[in-house]
Amino acid sequence: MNCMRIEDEIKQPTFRSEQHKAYINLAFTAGWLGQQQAAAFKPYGLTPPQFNILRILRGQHPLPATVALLIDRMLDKTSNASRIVDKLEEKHLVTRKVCPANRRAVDIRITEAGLELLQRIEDEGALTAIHLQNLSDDELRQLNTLLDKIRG
Amino acid sequence: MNCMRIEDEIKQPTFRSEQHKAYINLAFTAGWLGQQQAAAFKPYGLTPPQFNILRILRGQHPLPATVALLIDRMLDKTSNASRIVDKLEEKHLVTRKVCPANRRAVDIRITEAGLELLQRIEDEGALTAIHLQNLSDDELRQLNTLLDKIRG
DNA sequence: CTACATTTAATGTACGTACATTATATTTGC
DNA sequence: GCAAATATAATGTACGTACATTAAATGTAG
Repeated sequence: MNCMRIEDEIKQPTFRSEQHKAYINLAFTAGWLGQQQAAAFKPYGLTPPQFNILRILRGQHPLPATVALLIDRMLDKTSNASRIVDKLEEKHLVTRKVCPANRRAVDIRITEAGLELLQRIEDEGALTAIHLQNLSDDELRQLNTLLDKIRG
Repeated sequence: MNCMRIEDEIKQPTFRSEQHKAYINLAFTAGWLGQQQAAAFKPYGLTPPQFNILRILRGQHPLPATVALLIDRMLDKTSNASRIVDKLEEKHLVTRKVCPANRRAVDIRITEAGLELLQRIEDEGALTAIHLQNLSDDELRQLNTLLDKIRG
């Protein structure tokens, strides 16, 4: 696929400013990447946030995580980790148990099935498809610098 | 506010690769911008997609737009324009009427109230807050080039 | 020890997106 | 002219996010 300029992607010939164009381009590209990611996980019955939480839980394994820890580690801090854990629990990829030491908290653990699923996803290379293959390391560093600066 | 590296934002000390870091950074930054945008429109009772559709309709005004045209122009092509128009219609910012020339289609028009709301949002400078103030024009061009290349 | 505040997770509601399906209207082929 | 294909929008369901509220456990001040 050839490089498609954002002007062509959204059928708008010109932009008010380079700022405006960059904003649209950023939103569009992020959406595009998100769709790539969703498509990559779909064969495994996972959504991107579910995958994200599974990976966090594997990082803790065999220790449990609480909902608060998940929220702290997740990309989207304000999202509702409880309900994403619900879905993973239905699929028997995680377990949920009241924490004995603090009965307000809930110990969440990845199951064997969860670990196997993550392994399978990685073995089959589902992730490599969503990486930014088109940029050199130098360009990737440039991009990271620019993005950090935007939020600066 | 100082420039906050993505490592610090999501409390992850290192990344597997520059690619991985750029991916996370892109998703995170886009989410951040989206939240800025949502907050900017909230005082006016609009969401970003609703604002987007209103602007498209103003562009057509006084001609009507169809749902198909809205989908074509919207950033997210697969989203459900019908239901966003529902919300705008409830707020009397647009009207919907079966197209006489093709009764499958629906003529959607922005109302006077809709035009006034857009004008007010722009007059009050709600948009300038969500622009990418921190980057020079040169950096913005760099960013656009990199983003186009990602989807390449 | 009790009352009040705080922590922690879950739930409710509104909104948006993705994908599939449905309901009409129109076009096309015979 | 009529049946089948297509176009157009709306609707249904599952999922996620944002924001507010609730419920229960724990901490704290008196």
